Amino acid sequence: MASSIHDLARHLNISIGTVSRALNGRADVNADTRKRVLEAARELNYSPNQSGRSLRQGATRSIAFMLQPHPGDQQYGEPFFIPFLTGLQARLAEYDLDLMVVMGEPGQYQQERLRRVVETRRADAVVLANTRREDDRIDYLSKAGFPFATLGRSQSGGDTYPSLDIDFERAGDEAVDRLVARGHRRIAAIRPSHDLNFGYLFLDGYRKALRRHGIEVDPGLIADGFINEAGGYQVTPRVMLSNDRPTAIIFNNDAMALGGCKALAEMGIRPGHDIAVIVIVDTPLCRYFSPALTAFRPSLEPMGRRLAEMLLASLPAFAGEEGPHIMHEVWPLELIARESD
Amino acid sequence: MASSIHDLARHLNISIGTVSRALNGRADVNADTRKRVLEAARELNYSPNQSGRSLRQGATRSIAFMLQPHPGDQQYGEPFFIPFLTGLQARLAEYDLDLMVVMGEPGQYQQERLRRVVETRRADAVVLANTRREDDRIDYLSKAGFPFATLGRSQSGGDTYPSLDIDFERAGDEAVDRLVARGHRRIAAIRPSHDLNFGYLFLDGYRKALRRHGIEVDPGLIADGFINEAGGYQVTPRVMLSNDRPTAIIFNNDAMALGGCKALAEMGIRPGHDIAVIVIVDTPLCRYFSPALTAFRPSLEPMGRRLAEMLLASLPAFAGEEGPHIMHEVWPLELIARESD
DNA sequence: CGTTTTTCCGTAAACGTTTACGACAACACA
DNA sequence: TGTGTTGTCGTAAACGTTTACGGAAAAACG
Repeated sequence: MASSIHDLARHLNISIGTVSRALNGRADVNADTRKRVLEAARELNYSPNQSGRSLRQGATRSIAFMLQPHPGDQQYGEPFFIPFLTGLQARLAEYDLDLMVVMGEPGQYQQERLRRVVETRRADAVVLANTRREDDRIDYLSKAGFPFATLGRSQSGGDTYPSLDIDFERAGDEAVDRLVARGHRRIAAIRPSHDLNFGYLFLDGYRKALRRHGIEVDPGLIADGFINEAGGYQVTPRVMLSNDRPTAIIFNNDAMALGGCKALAEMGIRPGHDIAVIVIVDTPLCRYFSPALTAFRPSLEPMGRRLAEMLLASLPAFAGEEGPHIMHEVWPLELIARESD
Repeated sequence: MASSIHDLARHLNISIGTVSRALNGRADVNADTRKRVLEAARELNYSPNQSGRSLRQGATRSIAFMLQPHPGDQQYGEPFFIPFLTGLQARLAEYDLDLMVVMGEPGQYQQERLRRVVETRRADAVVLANTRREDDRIDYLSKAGFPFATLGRSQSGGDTYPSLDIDFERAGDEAVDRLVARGHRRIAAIRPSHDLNFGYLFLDGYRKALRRHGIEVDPGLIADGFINEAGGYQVTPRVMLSNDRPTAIIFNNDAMALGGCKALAEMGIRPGHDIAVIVIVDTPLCRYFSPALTAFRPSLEPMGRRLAEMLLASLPAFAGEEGPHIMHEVWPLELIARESD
């Protein structure tokens, strides 16, 4: 079962060097011997031992995906990440690369896990998610010169790594556009705290659209909260306290929207009737909620595949003929109109 | 940055053997030299190279989690697996083990991915999910003598591997119990096809409970379908065609229940009013659906941790003092009573 | 003081690959 | 025939560890 390159060599009475070259498609091996080697490999059920390969080549052929949980989040952004992970894994598999998933507790612990991966060279590169505006993981990786790519932008690290993000700014902008077109002028925005970068991007788009429509930005209509249901539940009433109540709310997270709707229900306010609700980013939860929530949806699986490509293109060892180059892409979201706005 | 054991040895002017023994806590090394080695290791920022270690020890210190998608399922059982994966990963991390996630396309392809992991020795053991009644992955792994554990039981492979499962039989039983207590006698059961083992277990419990209550099992009230929303949508009407319509339906999957409810809605039948609906297994979707679906909920994160423990205990290399032993556990579900029954 | 035991360390092999280098034969060419 | 070229292969080192083995010095013992 555990046949090595030595077994093949002994079996064929040739040297291990020739066997290796034959298997790796090198030019300097006779066509006939190559055929014999490949036959023997099939016969003896040979597969190269990855540990031996990794050691010699200095590359593990595996990529680590680091999932940093939001503070207070038990669910790791579920179900946002599964389709992304699916796409990422699919593309990596095409390059014969494995995917390592590293989670870890919220906060500091993730840094330790990251260091471990980097220092013990358990992976050739790292994919980061849940990027913060200032992200110490990015600082660490840039400083260490370890290859990585991010799902989400950050202000850390400069232009040294590939990144792929959703266009939260445009989604915030379009959400306001849509609401204004439907007659709303008092539009609230609820977003996550904790320096998550997309919260800033969303708010930029929100503000820009308001100004374009000549609507003054009212700080009393903007609130930050924990990025989970409890956070939405807790923070939504704050925005409704204004004596000039908003007629619409844009939630920058699905879980927060769910919690917010619960709070609204307790206040006797019905989304879709008494108030308009739009969610950025859509998940299956939005669809099955009652009323079904109008939401902006990203293409997560293609994004996963794309980020894998971008990361690979930035790795000298995997890139095509052209040298390594850093790319940044921002993908649009699609509006899924439902009942809540 | 990439300091090796040789660097330490050179720096301290001792041999690499001694350095290695010092780092690994061997007894035959002077207390003073050990201290000097550990200091130098910190100073030179040394971490052992995992590839070197793997090669020498014949163990990669990583476990592969194989997620076999259901046929026609784009979502990999989302969001069922995230909490399980979280628990699994957490416990493995405590043992300094990495988690590799392998997905692959539905069907045959998964076998290839599995062979690759096993033959190239990319992982020390494998965790299987979505077990079939007859599971060729289990057959393959047993025959190959490769260590593994499963989430879910199977008829394949005998008693040679640890397994952890939810008590679907009891959940089916209790669901019937609850419905009968509420006056129902015509109770339908909708479960996934494709040989998924839990569908059989569920039906066993369903039948047992019916018989206990003196209710004849009506084959016209049992239907199999694809394990997704479309499957539930397609198959539910079949059960409603009976001239003696059921007054309750137990769905053996959340997505199928969602699709089933859509079909019911189109027939003008309201869950929670005109018909009782119970779901096995609960996901967040059940909670936010309208009406909120009564469902049985497993403890997925603790289950992930537990299965990691069971797997590790069966591995000679990681077990405590006692030898390897195979365990099987079946965990109960908790009924979450909501509005649909 | 001689012998045995203990303590500590260095040497070298091994894990399974890949690859730089050189050797040798066959062949081509002048 | 001598020289250069090409094709094919073997040798051996290297990647970074761990560990069996033996040896030297120190300690213990008679």
